[in-house]
Amino acid sequence: MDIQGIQAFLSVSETGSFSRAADALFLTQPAVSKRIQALEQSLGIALFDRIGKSVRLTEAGHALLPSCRRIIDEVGESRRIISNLRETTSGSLRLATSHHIGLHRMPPVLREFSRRFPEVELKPSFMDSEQACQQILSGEIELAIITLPGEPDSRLELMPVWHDPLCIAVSRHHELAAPGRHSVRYLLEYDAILPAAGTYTRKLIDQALDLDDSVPTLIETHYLETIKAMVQAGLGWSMLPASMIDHSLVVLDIRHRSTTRQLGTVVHRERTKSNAANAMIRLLSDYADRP
Amino acid sequence: MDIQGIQAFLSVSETGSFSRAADALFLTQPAVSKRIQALEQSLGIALFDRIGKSVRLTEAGHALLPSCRRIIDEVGESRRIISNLRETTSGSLRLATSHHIGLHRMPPVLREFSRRFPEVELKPSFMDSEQACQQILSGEIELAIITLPGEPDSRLELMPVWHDPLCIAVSRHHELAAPGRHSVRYLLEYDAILPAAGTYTRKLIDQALDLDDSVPTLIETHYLETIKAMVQAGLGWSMLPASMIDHSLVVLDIRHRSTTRQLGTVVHRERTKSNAANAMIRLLSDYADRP
DNA sequence: ATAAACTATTACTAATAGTTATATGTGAAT
DNA sequence: ATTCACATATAACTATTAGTAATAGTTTAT
Repeated sequence: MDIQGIQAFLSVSETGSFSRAADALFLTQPAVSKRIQALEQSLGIALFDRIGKSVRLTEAGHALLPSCRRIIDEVGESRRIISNLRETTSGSLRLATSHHIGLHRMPPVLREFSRRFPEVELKPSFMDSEQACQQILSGEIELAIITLPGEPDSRLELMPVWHDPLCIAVSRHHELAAPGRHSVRYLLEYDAILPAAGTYTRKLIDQALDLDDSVPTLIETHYLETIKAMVQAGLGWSMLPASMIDHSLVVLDIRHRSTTRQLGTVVHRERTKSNAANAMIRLLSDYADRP
Repeated sequence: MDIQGIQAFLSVSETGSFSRAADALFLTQPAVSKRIQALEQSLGIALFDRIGKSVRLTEAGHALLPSCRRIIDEVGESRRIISNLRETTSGSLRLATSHHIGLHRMPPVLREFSRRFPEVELKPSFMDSEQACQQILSGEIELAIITLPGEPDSRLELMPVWHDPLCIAVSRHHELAAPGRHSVRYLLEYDAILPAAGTYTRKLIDQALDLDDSVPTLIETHYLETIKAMVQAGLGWSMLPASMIDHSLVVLDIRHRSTTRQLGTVVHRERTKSNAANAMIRLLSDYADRP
């Protein structure tokens, strides 16, 4: 029982003739005969009686007609679903965001996105950038908006959106805040409060300052907000996004390698992007920094 | 978009693996790969992302899943319809009956039939036997229960059910009723009241009595009931089924050729008989005369 | 690093669907 | 009755397709 056979069956039953059905299907008449024969054989029952010139449904043919019509209708429905999919943005979008980005960058984007694409059900979840990349690779999540890895897996596709320069900061009351002590040499004599080892941001910091394991690190945490609070409390120095610096903190003017984090989107290179994901990526590029 | 492709699609989406789908479908894995590729190509869109070892539905695949499930369900439904058809007798049965048979023979048969097969919608219609044969040939009617034709069309399939002997009858008050006048010779001197020319019964009578056009025929009609009433009124002689003779009539003991009508079923030899028609034929054979 | 597990690809074969040409049968008109 | 027009079935052939076995290329886990 195949769809072509069913189409022939319907066409013959509608036109009442094999030849007219053949015309309608852009086939020759013997082809229609064979399709019907194949269908009848696969069902083990005759669908038409060929009496003289007239072709009539048998009892079985009559009984099958509605069901076959439903099948063909449903095939049409499938085609319609696909072509709708091409032009509408709907469905659900699983995306991951780092806490920092979710807090400082995404709110206006998400607001605008759901205004423009109200049919998309957003399913954001918060996690470390590293974990997000893992979930992108495994396919659990379609889109990540995170700190971009320095050496990304080749299966990942990155798009930078924001530049996030980091700077060395201490509390105004910290000894390092005093003038004349702005040098890496001095820095290493004090406790540091840094992102956890293994995080992309931490790797960037390590490279920028040529740090090794010997740095006395008071606290490691995944949350920059927490780090900032610690630094404000005068517990040590850290490297924080410039955007997080406020009057309670002093930026140390130490010459060091580039410390600009790239924040942006990550998707799996081989995964088919949903319309929703593409729409989000496009929207984010509107929000991108112009360097 | 063909059913085998859809089956492969569902199977892969259920098992989450091309190989396991292949096992389930009793195919090799490359066959499943090809079916999916063919389906994707025919729709112009990818249904699965093959990321590493894991296979996941794309947005399109996800959107199509319910529709494809309905298609396969409906195919199963079709199969079920056919197998039900094999064992149940239902639907409708268009049958034709002559007036005489409908009046004198069918009532108990129809009563029994609808008792045994309440699901069958009987659609009886009354017409001349000759007309009924035409409609059987053209396919408008599936089954006829009529006076069987003497020289049937080769495309018809006849089954005698009842023997209906005819006898020459006159009113008790008719001159022919007097003793000593029981001979064809005398008969032809009186008006006859006979079935219309061209009817099977009339042909039988003509043959039995060697009649030709010269017979003075007072009235021709299609209804034996009418003929009987005319004969009772003394308007002439006729040939009537023995079963219609009552005390008001006298049977003339004239030696003549066999005048037994065969009453029975007629169907089209090449037409697929519905279960209902078969059931009716079988039931009628229970009512058949044992000769 | 290596093995195991999985999908894609290739080359080949078998099965199938289509075509053209022809046969067969019906119904209608002469 | 004969013939013509029309409709479906069949046969022979071709092109296409679906399947298989073998193998390559990845990814995951040990």
